Amino acid sequence: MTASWNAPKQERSRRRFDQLLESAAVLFAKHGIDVVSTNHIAEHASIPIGSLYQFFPSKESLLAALIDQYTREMAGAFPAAFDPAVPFEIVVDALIDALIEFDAQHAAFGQLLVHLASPRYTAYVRIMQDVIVTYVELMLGVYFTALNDEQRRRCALVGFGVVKGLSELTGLDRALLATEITTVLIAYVHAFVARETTAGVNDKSGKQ
Amino acid sequence: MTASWNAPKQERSRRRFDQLLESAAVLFAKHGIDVVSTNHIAEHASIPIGSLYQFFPSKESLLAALIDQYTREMAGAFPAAFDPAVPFEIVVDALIDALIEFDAQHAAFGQLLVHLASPRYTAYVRIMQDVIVTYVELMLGVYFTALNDEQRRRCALVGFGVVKGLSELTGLDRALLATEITTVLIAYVHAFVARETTAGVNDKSGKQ
DNA sequence: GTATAACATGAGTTATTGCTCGTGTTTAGA
DNA sequence: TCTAAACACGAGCAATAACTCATGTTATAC
Repeated sequence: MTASWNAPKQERSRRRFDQLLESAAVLFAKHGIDVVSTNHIAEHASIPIGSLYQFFPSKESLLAALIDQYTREMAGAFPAAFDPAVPFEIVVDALIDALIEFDAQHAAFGQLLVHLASPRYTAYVRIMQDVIVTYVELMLGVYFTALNDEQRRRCALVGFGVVKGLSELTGLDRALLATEITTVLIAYVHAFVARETTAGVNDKSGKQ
Repeated sequence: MTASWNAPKQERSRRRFDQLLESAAVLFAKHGIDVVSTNHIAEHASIPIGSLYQFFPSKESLLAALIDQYTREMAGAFPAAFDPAVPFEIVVDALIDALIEFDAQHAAFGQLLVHLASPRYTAYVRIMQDVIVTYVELMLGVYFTALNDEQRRRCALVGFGVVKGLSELTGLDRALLATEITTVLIAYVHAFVARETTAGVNDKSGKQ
């Protein structure tokens, strides 16, 4: 877990650094993390293997750097503020759209999340999960003030699991998928709040 | 995808065959499929590497055999008949329990499902997904007669995705997890039926 | 009893992996 | 202009991967 990289200190090398991360992302997405070798990554980026190890002292450190990049860029990718006046359904829709867009812009995003379940890399990928879950917790706090911290966390975590599970489905049209994800989330959150607050008290979502 | 194995023809070798599959399952579950080598599997089973290749001409064929074993054992693991008189909620609960039990009895079940998203193995693991989805389709047909084939398939697939996504969650108590899975599924199916049938016509689940 | 197919065994082959290291080139600061 | 740090480069190394094969040993059929 202590796998840090050597950040480039010149403009020239910063570009090569980014290029390596981009190539890694593309190859990880296409073939899976374990299958892609550092030699492949270097070759895909047209950068000699020695230079790769200049920046990334190990394959793990490359993974860590990629995840670091993704988590930093996540901050700007999601809607920043929640207006309780906007219906909950709309906010959920916006969040799903933002996630889909982020996934499109970040080749390895989906493949990295898959590795939450692969023992070697859980610890690294977990960071991305935490960023998303924390964000959703915050959102739930705005709309469902009756939930306590533990309840918000549990609900957010389950929501994350739902999105992850459905995103990885094959054999379902992408457009239809977004609709179904929204349906599941909305239905679940309402069911959850109703169950946990024994009457949906302080439910500001518009639906009772 | 054409990776078949050499089934043993004597009792003695049948035990060694099963032993190899069991060792593979345990190691796959613990470390991930890509990371575990055929040499490791043979050593864990205390069977020389040459004998492993007697039965399994490739690592892929071993995976195929393991999945074949799992899919065959799945048939007996799930409740066989659906009585429309039994409430839908109860049936869902029973199915989730059966899945949890099956997972406990089959070390690599969860890890295999994870590899639905890993390009190299999708085709193999997909077989297990199909068995489960087809089963759920059948179940939905009993309770929601207003749904057509495509709708049943879509609903079943999403249900599968939900269960898979939530099963892979870390950081949530196993007992709580089962409750949340049930909540999500029930809430979703009702929302889905209401949306697709424009009024929940022929909804025999007890809830409108 | 004997022939044949099925199985058992593990040292060894070839390819690939993550990674090193010696040597040469740029860059930035004084 | 000079110097030290940062970077560029790629042949090559040790470890490990998947897999083979020559040489035995058991079981089964007649």
